[in-house]
Amino acid sequence: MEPSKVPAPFLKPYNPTEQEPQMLELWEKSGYANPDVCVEKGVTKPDAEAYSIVLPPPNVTGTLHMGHAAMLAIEDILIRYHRMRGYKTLWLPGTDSAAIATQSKVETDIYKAEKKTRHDLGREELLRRIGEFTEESKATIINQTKKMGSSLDWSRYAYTMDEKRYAAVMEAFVRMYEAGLIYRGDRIVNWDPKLQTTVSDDEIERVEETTPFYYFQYGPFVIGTVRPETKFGDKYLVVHPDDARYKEYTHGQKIDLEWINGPITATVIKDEAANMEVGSGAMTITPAHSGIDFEIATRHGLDIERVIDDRGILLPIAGEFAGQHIKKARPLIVEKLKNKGLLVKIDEKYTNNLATNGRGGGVIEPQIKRQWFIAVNKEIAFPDGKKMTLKERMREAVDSKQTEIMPERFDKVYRHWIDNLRDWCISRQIWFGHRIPAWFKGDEVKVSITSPGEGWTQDEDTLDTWFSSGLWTFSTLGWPEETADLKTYHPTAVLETGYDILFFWVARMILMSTFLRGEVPFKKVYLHGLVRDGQGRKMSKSLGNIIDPLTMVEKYGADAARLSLIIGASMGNDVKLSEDRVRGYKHFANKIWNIARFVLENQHDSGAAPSTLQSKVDGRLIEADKVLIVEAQKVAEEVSADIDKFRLDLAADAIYHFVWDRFAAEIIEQSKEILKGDDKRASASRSRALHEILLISLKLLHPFMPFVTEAVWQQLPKKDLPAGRQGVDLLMVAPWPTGGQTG
RNA sequence: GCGCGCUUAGCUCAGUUGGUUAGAGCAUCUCAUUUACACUGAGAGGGUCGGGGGUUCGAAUCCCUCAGCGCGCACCA
Repeated sequence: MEPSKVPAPFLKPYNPTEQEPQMLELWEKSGYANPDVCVEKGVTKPDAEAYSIVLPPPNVTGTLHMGHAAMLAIEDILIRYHRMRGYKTLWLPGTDSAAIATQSKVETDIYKAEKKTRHDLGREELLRRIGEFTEESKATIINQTKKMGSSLDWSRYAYTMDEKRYAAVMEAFVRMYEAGLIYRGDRIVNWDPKLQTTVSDDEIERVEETTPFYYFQYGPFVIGTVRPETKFGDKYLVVHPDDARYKEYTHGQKIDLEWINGPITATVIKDEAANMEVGSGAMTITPAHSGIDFEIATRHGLDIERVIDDRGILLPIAGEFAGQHIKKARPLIVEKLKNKGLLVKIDEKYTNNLATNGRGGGVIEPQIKRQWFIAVNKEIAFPDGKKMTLKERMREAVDSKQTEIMPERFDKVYRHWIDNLRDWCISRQIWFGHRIPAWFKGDEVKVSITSPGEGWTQDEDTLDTWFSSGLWTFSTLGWPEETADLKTYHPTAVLETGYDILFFWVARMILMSTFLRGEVPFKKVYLHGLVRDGQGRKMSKSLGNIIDPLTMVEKYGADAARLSLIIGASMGNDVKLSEDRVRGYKHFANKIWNIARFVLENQHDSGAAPSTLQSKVDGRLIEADKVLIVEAQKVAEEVSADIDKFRLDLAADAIYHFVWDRFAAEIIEQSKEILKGDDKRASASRSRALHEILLISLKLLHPFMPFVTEAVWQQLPKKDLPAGRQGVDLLMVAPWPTGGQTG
């Protein structure tokens, strides 16, 4: 064959850096990521079944990491596959404001540069600065997302703080309040003294610390504690009713004893919350700073006195220690008790799980606060007429298989979480976020989106960021308006995300969607693992083992980066990634390129390419070649079945082996003889067969490696563009080898 | 304390209702070839499938048990 028949770009090795931007431009110009355009151009039938995924929105102020890259690769594979199969396919992009994280980052930056706190700036100015910051940084994450080849419909882009989403959040709050699901109450909450806000139970991260465990003489009792600084107000001694050691004491009995700041009168309380196994079995309680103690106190109508203020400073009840920070006061208090002869012993090696704010905050101090809560155990009426509690509804969603969690083992984790779920504290004392639509005038409270009138002031607090995230599958589709998008694409087909946010997000979307829409937010939940380094360690700055997805894209191409995150990553398990693996898949991209080059160089009749339509085998092919095509179609079926089962790793592996070991190494090698041979019919037939196998391979590979396959496709002289289709001929919308929607 | 997961070649992992001689990639070694592609091809070595016990004609796969690693939740006076 004359070399001139081979298009110019094929004369060089595959160069992702050169090809990728061109492919991105082609895709973007085509508009095919938008399902409306696909229908308009005849790519998708107007009545085709919908397939939708809402992208878990990355933090606006963040940069793309390997976890994002894995998520984008998985979702893009599902999306491209379904688009090629003819579904009305929507992948909806967005970004998240990440309220606490963003505000604390901006506050820190401002303090470093100007030595000013948010109170120096005021609410309005701080929000303006945060707005500037998010505006600047959002371009970064959006650009990086595009570079991975993600075929997202940017015309539907949503941001958690944009006008429409803000309105949806307000609407949701009001509806839930009116249904009696949202209430305001004084309860023990997790208070972060550093960020000066409450945080939810799920946001708490336990950090193991070794700390002394002190035993003190408390009248006739010995009590144990790791927190002597809370003990000033302790005037109740709690033992288990069945504890034989204390049976001589009766419930309510008064005992005079010497304590930290002098003589006090303690009251004996018998309550089953006391654990006979721990320490001496006797404890004193601090109801204002402990959830369990608060419950005990409430149960018996005991006094509740605050000991520690919002910043962690001891209150006047601490006597001579008042005004000191709890951390500094602790050893001094122990010293004083020791001097008074009340220190019995110290167990130095006690392992304590310290509660901290997982979002970069401080050590949690339980405090009693008036906050907004969502009642999870209250029976209410759902839009579809069902009467049950939120907890029950969240269980029902998975029991009934309306939502299926994959891998299955996370189903149990989800149920376990629901069992332990308590009312969700949704108010936060930060400024950046959706402001609570509640208004106060004296003792009166009104909930409404706009001010009820003269003299009413709005609640200063904002909502937990997961409140708005919970609405995400439908707020992005136009809710509360009953839009066409909402009707077509909700419930979404799949929610694909990391297993680490199963509780934060997945469970809350189910909660919100079932209540506000009476339907589940997604039919399936697919949870992927964490991306770790080659040795299985978490990637972190301090270890210096971070593999940056964009560096990998620059060095080896986006296709290689994507494939390295898919092959070998079985469902729900962590992925171990090393640069060597990425490099290996770059070789594969080049292999594809060269296969195409060989096939094109050996086209006998470039004017009449084979039909290549699924299950129809070209009549001009000789028997041996028909067998080859059937074999390729079998691979297509296998790949499709694997994708349908969410076994993307197996699908990618199957097509990888077919293309390299079978197509390149065997079929093409054998073909060299045939093509050079004297049997014209055999040689023409083989030439057509190779072309057809190439087309099938490109299609099967495209969801996994969109760039190199599209680049090759664009060089092919003639493809199987279906009749009636307008616009650019892109592999992105070429028909899938096993056929349309119903398979 | 309750629950979940993992343990298969030097490394990373497949092996979905039990069924020939347990597979792949990377790495290692040997050979070939200037080729569609050296970002290549052919081949080799490498495994008592974590230990023990059981069910079965048959177990990497099912059951019991032990060990190591990892994770979640709860407790935390």
